Amino acid sequence: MRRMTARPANAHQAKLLRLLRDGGPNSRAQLGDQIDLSRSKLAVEVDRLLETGLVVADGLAASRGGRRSHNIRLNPGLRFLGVDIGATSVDVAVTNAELEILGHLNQPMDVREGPVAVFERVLSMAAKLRASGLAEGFDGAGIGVPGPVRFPEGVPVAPPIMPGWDGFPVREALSQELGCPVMVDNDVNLMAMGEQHAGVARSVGDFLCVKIGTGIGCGIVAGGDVHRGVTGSAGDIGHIQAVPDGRPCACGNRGCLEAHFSGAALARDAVEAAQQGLSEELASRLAANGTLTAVDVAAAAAAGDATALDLIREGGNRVGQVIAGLVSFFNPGLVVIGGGVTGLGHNLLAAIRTQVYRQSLPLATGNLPIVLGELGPTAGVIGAARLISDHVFSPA
Amino acid sequence: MRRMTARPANAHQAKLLRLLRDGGPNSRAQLGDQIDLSRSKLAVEVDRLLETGLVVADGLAASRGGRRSHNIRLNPGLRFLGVDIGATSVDVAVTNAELEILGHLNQPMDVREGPVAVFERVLSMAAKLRASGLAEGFDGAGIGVPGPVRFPEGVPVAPPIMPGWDGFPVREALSQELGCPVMVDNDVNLMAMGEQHAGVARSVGDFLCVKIGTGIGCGIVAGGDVHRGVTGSAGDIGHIQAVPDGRPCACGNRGCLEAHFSGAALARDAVEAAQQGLSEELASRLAANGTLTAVDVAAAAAAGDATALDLIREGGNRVGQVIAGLVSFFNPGLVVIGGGVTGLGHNLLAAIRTQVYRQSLPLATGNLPIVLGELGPTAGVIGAARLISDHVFSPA
DNA sequence: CAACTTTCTCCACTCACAGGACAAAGCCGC
DNA sequence: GCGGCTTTGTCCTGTGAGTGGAGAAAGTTG
Repeated sequence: MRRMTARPANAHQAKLLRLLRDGGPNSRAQLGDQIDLSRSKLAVEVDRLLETGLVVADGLAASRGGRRSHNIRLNPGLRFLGVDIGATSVDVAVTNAELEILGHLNQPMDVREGPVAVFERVLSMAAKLRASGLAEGFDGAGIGVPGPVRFPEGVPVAPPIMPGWDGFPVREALSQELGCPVMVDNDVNLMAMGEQHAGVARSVGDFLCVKIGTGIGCGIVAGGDVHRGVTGSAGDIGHIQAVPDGRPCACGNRGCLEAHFSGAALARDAVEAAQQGLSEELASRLAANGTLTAVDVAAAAAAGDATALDLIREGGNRVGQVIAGLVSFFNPGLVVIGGGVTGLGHNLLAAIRTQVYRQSLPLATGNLPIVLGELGPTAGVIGAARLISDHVFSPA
Repeated sequence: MRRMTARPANAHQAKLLRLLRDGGPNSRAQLGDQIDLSRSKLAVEVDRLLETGLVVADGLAASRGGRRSHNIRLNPGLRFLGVDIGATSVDVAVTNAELEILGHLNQPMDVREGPVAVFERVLSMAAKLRASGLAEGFDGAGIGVPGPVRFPEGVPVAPPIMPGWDGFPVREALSQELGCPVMVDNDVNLMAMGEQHAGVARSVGDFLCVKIGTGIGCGIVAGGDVHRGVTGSAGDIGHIQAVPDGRPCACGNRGCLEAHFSGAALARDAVEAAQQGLSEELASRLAANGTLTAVDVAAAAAAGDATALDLIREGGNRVGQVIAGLVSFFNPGLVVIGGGVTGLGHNLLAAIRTQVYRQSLPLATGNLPIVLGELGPTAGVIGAARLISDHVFSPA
């Protein structure tokens, strides 16, 4: 089970690996165009990478008018495990070295069951993926958890919605179990990395990635790198005050953004509205399922229900107001909206855009796209794979 | 007048120059301890720097139990010009290569006079400093302006309080006039760099520097570097909504932070209070001067005036509330408060602290100092000198 | 004055890297 | 099918960066 994956010996090799990861198979000549090295030096480093087995040469490419080139690609046998632990479900995916998803499992789960129970589940899901022939072993695993993480150690710290996880050595424990390198990060940061790698944020160096699910968080990418803050809690915008003297929040304060709009808050408001007889559409759905979720609200809105539309619009206004402040402060080049409530789609986006464009400075909003994430539920696991591949593809 | 200052030839030389700038004179041996180079290579690079004249060897240091070392120091004749253009005044200072202020002038001035008039003034102030024997010429100049700057080009963009400056080629124009390299940045960013270099933020990699003067801005340092945003407007927090449906702001919106608390807003509120007969202290000062400023409010508060104290406290609450949001979002390791209103001192700080510690997450505030800037009015010019020295002390 | 420290210089050796020459392997036109 | 031409990849040599050790220079201490 334990695999001793080789690591690049120097920065050149690391850069070559990342070029191959992000650009796919390439010839030596093409690689030479993308890296600041002479062809001779490049050939030496490629040969060394071939020796380690991290990359392989498979066959000849079609001619482009001259001698045919040898295709160099990352070892197609490399496998990364991407794990995205949410508040109410967990995603586990296997990718190849180019971070393409080969297999993906999703299970409902309550993070409050605690780390031991959750990881038992995660490991069995990983085992199932392995058993289906997708992987013999893993060369690295990235883990996302819904709370702040002391990043260098890979340990959750004081996570509000994850009692029992505080200080649990996630990185160390999983590294033991899986027999491979493991990196841990906040789930929102991973979503941002996912969209940066393969989604709407490709080639954007400074952007915000707002994830609205059970709670609300924001991934911050500055200068191409994730900003995690000094204690790993950067981007925790759920408890910014959105409404003075507003609704009480689980954190003890009042008027927190998360108390006014999030998957949980939206469901609560929808149930209230249904019970007050404000919406037949919502009431009938409540009667049918015994409960309501953001999906029900989205469906009701799509069916033209005015109350559902109001809920979405008001929530979007709240979030938009907070994002407007963050845009003024951070001046990003892009804002990505993702998470469970993206099903609310265009109505939500319109409300957010209205607020941001109205309240932030023209200079900051002049050329600022505000868009939905492109990867949906796979953003987290792709980001997780990206996180660990960045680690594995760096000099030991 | 034109001086062709040499530039370091490589990254090693640049690092050596910065070590000498930040750590003062040093022997070759001491430098060797701080840089990752063998002594032989180090000696080569130091010799080359000596040849260029950027550094000089002056005399022998006291023995530490063996052969006495040669003191290596930055050329004591190097001179940087630091310029901090505020809304209502301008600071010009001359520093040596170690960024120590050798001379400092301050003049009241209205930035709305436009770039031509302002730079005429700045150049005459610089000439006066030169004439007093502090400098023969300048090896670089850093300029701070109270608005967003397209940093690579050194051009102000869409500055709200600086009509006439939009697109003015500050960097190019001043570089021509002064005959030396020039860098331009937002004044708040320079204040942050000043406090980072020589003030309370030494050795802090992630911090916020809130400047409350005529307006309100925030310098953002992430990973040791200033974050300027994609259009150079990052940190422009004056127009974040602090009060829903609050006071009308010059920007067209309502409830902006700046409309509720800033040097200008505080003066306005104090005049109102005096006219309404709420405070005899303020009324008498108003009668005496015909107007009130933040200094009057500070004095009144110091004299025990309840109304003045209330104004400060309420303003601090507003600012604190916004900062609380930024702290949750950015998770800094330090918050510095500076600018013209720092005269309000402890009362202001106490109000800000209360809000931040109450509203932000414990994890983000647990070990978060919120302090006044240490450098006062010199932070800007020191930051300006630091900016240009970083540029001059980097490979050409 | 001998023994020990610290600082600085000199020299030989290694290694990274560039760049050109050249071979291999394809295309195309005649 | 046979030269030109193009592209790809390899080989070889020269250059300069950098290390590490030997040793000289210049101190202190007993």
